[in-house]
Amino acid sequence: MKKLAIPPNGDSYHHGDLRNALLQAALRLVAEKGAEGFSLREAAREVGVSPAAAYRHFEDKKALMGSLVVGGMGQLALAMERAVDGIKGRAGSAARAVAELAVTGQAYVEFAVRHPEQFQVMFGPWCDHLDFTEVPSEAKPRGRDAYQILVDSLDGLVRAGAITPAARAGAELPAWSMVHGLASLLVAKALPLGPAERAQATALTLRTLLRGLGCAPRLLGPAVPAPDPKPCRTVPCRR
Amino acid sequence: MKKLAIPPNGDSYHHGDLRNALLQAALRLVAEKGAEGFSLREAAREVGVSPAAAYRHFEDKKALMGSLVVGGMGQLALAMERAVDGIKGRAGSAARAVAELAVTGQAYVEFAVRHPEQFQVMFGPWCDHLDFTEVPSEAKPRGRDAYQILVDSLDGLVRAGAITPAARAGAELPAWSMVHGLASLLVAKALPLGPAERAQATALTLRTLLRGLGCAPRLLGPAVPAPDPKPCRTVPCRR
DNA sequence: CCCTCCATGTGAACGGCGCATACATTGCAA
DNA sequence: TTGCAATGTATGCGCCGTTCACATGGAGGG
Repeated sequence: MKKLAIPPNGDSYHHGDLRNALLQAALRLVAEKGAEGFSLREAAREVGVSPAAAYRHFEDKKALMGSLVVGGMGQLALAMERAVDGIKGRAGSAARAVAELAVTGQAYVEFAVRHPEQFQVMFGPWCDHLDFTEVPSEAKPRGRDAYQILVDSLDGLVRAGAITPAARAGAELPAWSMVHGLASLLVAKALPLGPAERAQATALTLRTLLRGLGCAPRLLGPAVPAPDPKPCRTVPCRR
Repeated sequence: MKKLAIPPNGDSYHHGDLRNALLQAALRLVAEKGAEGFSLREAAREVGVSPAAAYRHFEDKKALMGSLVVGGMGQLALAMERAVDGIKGRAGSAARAVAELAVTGQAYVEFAVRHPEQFQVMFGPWCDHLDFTEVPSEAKPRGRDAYQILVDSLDGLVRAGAITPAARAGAELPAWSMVHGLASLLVAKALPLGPAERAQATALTLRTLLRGLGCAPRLLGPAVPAPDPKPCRTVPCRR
């Protein structure tokens, strides 16, 4: 099976592209019913193949989920990259560098909210023991990964003079934490915000981050109004 | 069963405190083998009871996990409260208010790292459709919940003059996001940091947050060195 | 052109799981 | 004392992940 005239062969004994078909079905099922409810057997059923066939392409269920993680990471990076591509503004300018970090963060949050189950899989227990260095080369997405995009954005801020090299040191940590935290809380429904409030929250959060990195206030744009006063949904307490 | 002479009765037909025994066993099993690997039957086995007995105390497995979430939230709040209690410094002073936010955040991160599986359960898919307002009153932990502690800390910053009321507006969002994000990334092993680096990362992150809220630099204490230069573990990329 | 090999599929089976139902035991209260 | 509600047991259903022996059929060597 080097080449196939009709790769997803409909009715032959051999499927032709079962691995990808399973991944696609898994992606859809996870999105529909969550990672907990997903079953390998159902994915196989969906593809029209016996449950055992999956084991010709994945060592076990964990391996399939791992592939989902890798794929999701690629999609996330792609979304961020596209957001960067959409920016107007002279390359190298401080305003552009600030916008780059902002839209990158927005894309991160937006991706999480639009694909919550996938996002949970990507950072859930399935990737705990996942060694990305062992991912086969052809399965890896092309281009910069999400982390690299963040690193480049921060470097861009320094190059454009928006923040100092001293503030840059280790800035990946608060930056990534902030954006990932907001995304996680939204996905976990710990912050029950509607779309408009969510945009405000993201803007406010990124603004706080940039200010925390020492970015000049005039680069931050207009002040962001705080979303509604009751975004709590953590813990119950008696009385 | 209002009162029992020997509540965890060892050999009688009726257990006496099965609900709590199951929760305790579940907590241990989840901590040991992760939320994915946890099974109600195993918890029942552990307690020495038939699998169906659990259904006298929990509507289904999801309900049991929900109780675990509530319990975890209580423990988290307790850890934060204890951290606040351990602070020296005159109440109402700006330094004290800053320290309060800092130790609170550290406690949050520390809790997540020390109880990673429980933390994942607390903010994972199990609590997606969990309505905290319906938690029975006696199951709720006492005292302030985690979110309230954060709110109070931020209010304390304003009262002590460490940040302005304008900066305070909506500050829960970046604050909670940042701390929760760092905790999540550490738990997901997306940031492979050792204990020392972790402390540095937490300090650096909280420092950035406070600076982002407009806190005067002299209140932030000494500059925090950035942890090692390679804290990435997000996404693989080809070449 | 045929034949063989082996990647890829099937079918049946195992033990474990969540959950429902019917039955057993027991403490409490009338 | 007796009856009942609370609580635990026994059993069974269907689904799950995983394994293993076997079937199929396309590719490449003779």
